[in-house]
Amino acid sequence: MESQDIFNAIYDLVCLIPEGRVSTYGAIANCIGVKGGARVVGYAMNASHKSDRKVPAHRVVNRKGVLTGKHHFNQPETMQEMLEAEGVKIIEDQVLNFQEVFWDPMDSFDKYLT
DNA sequence: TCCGTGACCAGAA
DNA sequence: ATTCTGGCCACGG
Repeated sequence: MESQDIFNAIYDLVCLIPEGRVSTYGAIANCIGVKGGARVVGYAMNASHKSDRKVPAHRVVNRKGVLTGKHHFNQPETMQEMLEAEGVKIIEDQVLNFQEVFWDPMDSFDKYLT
């Protein structure tokens, strides 16, 4: 039961990722509090297709900016297609300007702090 | 209950 | 620079 909350928390945070932006497992895990549990975030993404909620897992990539989980989609090309459709350029499963398209959940909080 | 696996990350050789 | 190993947590059999 508690573990399900983790998935829910991850889905909620991932769902907050704006279009044209991508996030990393580590950032999400760090924001939620699952330190070192970046793998758990990825596992949650794997189960995201099971969740009724639409989770933009295609906007979640690893810290290298590589679409590691593209192979887990219904179609491996879906992830890249979706990201490109939102303005994210990808080459060889590598996100271009990853540092610029990278969106950190805590970054949003900083804006409110100002 | 125990073992193996995994859409990861960081450090070391 | 690249390659490998160890560690983290959750789930399935």
